[in-house]
Parts: sequence; structure tokens; C-alpha cells
Amino acid sequence: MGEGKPFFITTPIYYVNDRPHIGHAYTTLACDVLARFKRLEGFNVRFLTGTDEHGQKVEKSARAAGLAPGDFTDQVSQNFRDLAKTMGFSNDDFIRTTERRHILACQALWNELVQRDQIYLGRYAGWYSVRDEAFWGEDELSMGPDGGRLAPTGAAVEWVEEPSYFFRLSRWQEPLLRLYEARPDFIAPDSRRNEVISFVRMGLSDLSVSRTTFTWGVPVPGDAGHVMYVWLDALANYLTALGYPETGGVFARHWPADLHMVGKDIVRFHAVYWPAFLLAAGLAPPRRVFAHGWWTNEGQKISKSVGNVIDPLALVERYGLDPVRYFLLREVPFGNDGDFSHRVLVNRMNGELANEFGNLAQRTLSLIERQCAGRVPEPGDFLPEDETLLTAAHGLLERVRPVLDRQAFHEALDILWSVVRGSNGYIDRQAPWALRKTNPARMATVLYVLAETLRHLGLLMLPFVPGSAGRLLDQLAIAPAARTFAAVGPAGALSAGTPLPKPHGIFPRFTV
RNA sequence: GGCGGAGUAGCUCAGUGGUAGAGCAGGGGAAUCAUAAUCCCUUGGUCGGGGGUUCAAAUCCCUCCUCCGCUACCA
Repeated sequence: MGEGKPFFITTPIYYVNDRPHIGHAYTTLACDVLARFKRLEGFNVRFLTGTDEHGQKVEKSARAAGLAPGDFTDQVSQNFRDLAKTMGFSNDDFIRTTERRHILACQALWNELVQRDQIYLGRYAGWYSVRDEAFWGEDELSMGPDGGRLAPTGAAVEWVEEPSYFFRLSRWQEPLLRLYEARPDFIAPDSRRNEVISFVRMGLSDLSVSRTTFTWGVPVPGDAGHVMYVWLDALANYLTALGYPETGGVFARHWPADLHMVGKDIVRFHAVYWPAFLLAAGLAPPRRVFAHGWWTNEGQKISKSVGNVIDPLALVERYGLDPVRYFLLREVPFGNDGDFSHRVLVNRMNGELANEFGNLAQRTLSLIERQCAGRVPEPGDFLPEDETLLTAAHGLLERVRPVLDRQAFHEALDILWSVVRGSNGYIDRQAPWALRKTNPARMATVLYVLAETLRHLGLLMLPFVPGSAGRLLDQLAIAPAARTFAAVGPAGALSAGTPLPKPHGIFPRFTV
């Protein structure tokens, strides 16, 4: 496993001021499926997630909670580790920006940028709203009744000037455009790529990368009055986790990242600022950034003020982990926005998992249990209809791989289900329960073909529904060592005569 | 305002020049091994409106309508 080709995949680090919601679960889930898939293919995978713990809002929340910022983030970052556990995420590391390794990495990156003349000290000036904690552009402001300027949010703004370090982003406009041009799959989906390119084409000016208005952040080396801009701090986590500033070993093997998975709201930071920082520091930009969509809740936009935030832990509690994982990736073409609905989730869970797939496994395994003395049946010669189904099962990996390489989870599941549906058609046409009396040898062959097909479905579903797929493979007596994509195809076929455990349901139906 | 995307069956979507597709939902039938699950058949669309190119357009061009995204320093 450690010998395989490297694969480095990341989630954004999550801002601890938020409570974990379905969006966090969704992003990490997508990465988890890819990480598991690559591991089954033999890649040397590093799957990274973590928490972003600096910034003014955290500092303020900590104060409101009567805690030191460090104690506060210790508490709230635990929520995200709990989420990872509940969702069955297989991350290899969990990084926190308050860790010493990260602060050292950030400062090393900063020094590198300074040495390369990519950062200089200037002044940042603009209209600042204390209430919004944000700067607003001149053209966004309106005049209030008393002649004062107002932000679009209605908050009063004041002219603020502070010393600030700037990153020479303006120098990187052309190199970035060349990068996007040379690597069409650097940003996905295409709609986001277009947006990023047009954004960069409009021109880039230097970026303020330090703040003096708060202290909860990574201190700027050599200037204790400043802390680093949160995004420079946050993005650097991807380097920290590979041991930066040490650039040999793990770093040399796994950088650049194969995929940064992000929500569509932060695509700019990952597809513009981040590659610019890296190029400026003499490091390679990541290979790909995928910006996925957002969920609505029963047709309504999700917002904290409306109070319709979806808690992934509650979903798992109610429906079970694998149905939730399956639904999130099956329901929506990945990259699009999607609508969460209990009714639709239950439809998918019952219709596809329980009825089509779970019941297929159950009827097949029950027949083997009862008609074949609970052992893998001995197949005879395969007929064309047997070959058709087996060929489809054997070909699943080759069909699913390219689809997952472009993060099309819904298509991958669609491909898997084409074989599930094919199997249901096959079992009905072959009717092994009728062959039992007329042609037991033929019945054995049919059940063998079905068991082999189930083995492939189980293997390919491991990344998506690891618990359920694992239970299916248990029932086929597949040894742990054989749960890898190396076992796909006839070479890894089930041995006739292998005793099987008593079958039991893989996917329960949901009933109220 | 500028740039970009989308509008196809009740719902979610596929389909980029050659007689309109899938899944779900609806209707009918078969089977009874199985988590009353499954299988087969089937109703349903003038492909947003209008104009044009072409032997032929959902697919190319023009125009209009509607919806959505982006339009720099909160994350």
C-alpha cells in the first residue's frame, strides 16, 4: 500500500465558529469516497481535513464564552472530529491551524515569500463596517439620512487606514491565466472555471495579507504588531500537513495535491490566491480544484436565521450512516446545487438500497443458503446470458474509475446500479427457484453468477457505503486481503464449496 | 450594467444536425426465491417564445422572455 502511487486529497479546513452542518459533511464525504477508492486501487493516499481556528470572529466568540481563544477552539474543533467519526470518514490526518507545526509552516512560507520579494509593507485603507467586520468598496456604499455612508447591509462605515503587508498578486495575473489555459481541468466544473478566468482577466491588484486589528492569528515574523491574513494562514495547512517547510520525504512524495475539494463559495481562494501564493513561493500549484454546489432544505435556502440548518448527525441517527452517504452522492449531479428532502431520501433508501440492491443480495444468498447447503455453488459452463452479466460486473471498475476521476459520483452510482438492475432482470429470467427441481446444476451456475456479481458490487460499493458493502462481503466470505480492486475479475473469483455465513439484510427499509 | 450558464415528459435530469430518452411518479400484467421486494408492458413532451440557415435543428445563427452564477481583500 505504501508503495503505491501517491494521491493527496484535501477538504477545506472548517471554520470553527460554525457548527458542523450538511455542507461540511458533504465536502468531506466526497473526499472520503475518493480516498477509499484510491486506496482500493493501491494508491498511497493522504486524505486531509481539519479546522481553521484563527481570526477575529473566533477571538470574539471565545471572549463571549468567557474562554481563552485556545480553550475555546479546543472545544469547538472537537465538533468536527466528532462529525468525521460519525460519518465514517477515513482521513489520515486532522490538522488544526493552532498547532505548532502549522504556525511554523505558515511563518516559513511567509519568510519564503518575503525573501522572494513577494510581500511588502504598505497601508490598507478603505471603508470599514465594524458591525459587518468587513471592508466595502466605494461603489457599494449608499448615503444615509444623516450624510454618513452606509454599507449594503445598512451598517455605518468609517474610513480606516492601517499598515498592512501586501502580497504582489498583481504580478501573477498572466501566470495564472497561462496555468488555466495549459490545464483545462485545473478548475471544475467548467462553469466555475469560466468564472475564475473572467475574474482574473479583469485584473488583480495586490492583496492585503496581514491584519493589526486583532491578535488571534499567526504572528508575522519580525513584526509582532501583525497577524497573517486568515486565508494565507488557512491555505497553508495543505503544506503543513505534508511536513513543510521540510520539502523532502512526505512532502516531496505527495505535493502537489491531486485534488482540493471545496464548496463553490471559496473557489476563488483556492483557484486564484492559492496557486499565486505557491507559484510565488516557488512551489507547484495543486493539480485540481473542484467546487461543489450547495444544498437547499425541502426547497428552501438554508440559513441560520431561518433555522433550517441540516444537522448531519441527526440524519445519521435517523436513517443510518450508509443511506445518508448514498443519498448525498446519488441524488445530485456532483457540482450542481441539490435539494435535500426527507421524502426523496427515503425513496432512494428504500427503492434503491433496500429493494433493488439489498433484496437482490438477500434472495440470492437465501437461495444459496437453502439450496446449496450454505456453500458457494459449483458452476457449470456459462451460457451467453451468464457471460453478459459477469462481463458487466468485471467491467465495473474500468467504467467507474474515469468517472470518479472527474468526481462524477452520481454517474458512478448510476453505473453500479445498471448492474444491480441487470442482476434483478437476470434472476427473474433464470428463476433459480424453479430450476431447483428441473435442473439443479443450472441453478447452481445461476447462483454462482449472481454471487460473483454481488462480490463485484460489494467491492465497488466499499468507498460509498463502507459498512454495508463490508457486510455483504462478509456474507460472501471474502477475506480482508481480498477486499481490494486487485481482486476484480475472474482471477479473484469465488471458490466453489466455500462455506458462507447465514445471510441477513444489508440495507433495512425505512418505515415510520 | 458587464461576463457566463440554464430553460427537454408531473419531478430530477441525459441527449450538440438525421425519425424525442432514462430514473422516479401514474396505469396494466406476470411471478412468488426474497427486506410485499422483483420482472415485463404502458400513458405522458409542438425540446421557453418568435424568426432564420439546412434535404434535415432540442442540437447552428439572430432576437425576445424567465431563472441562476460571477463581478477582489467576513470566513
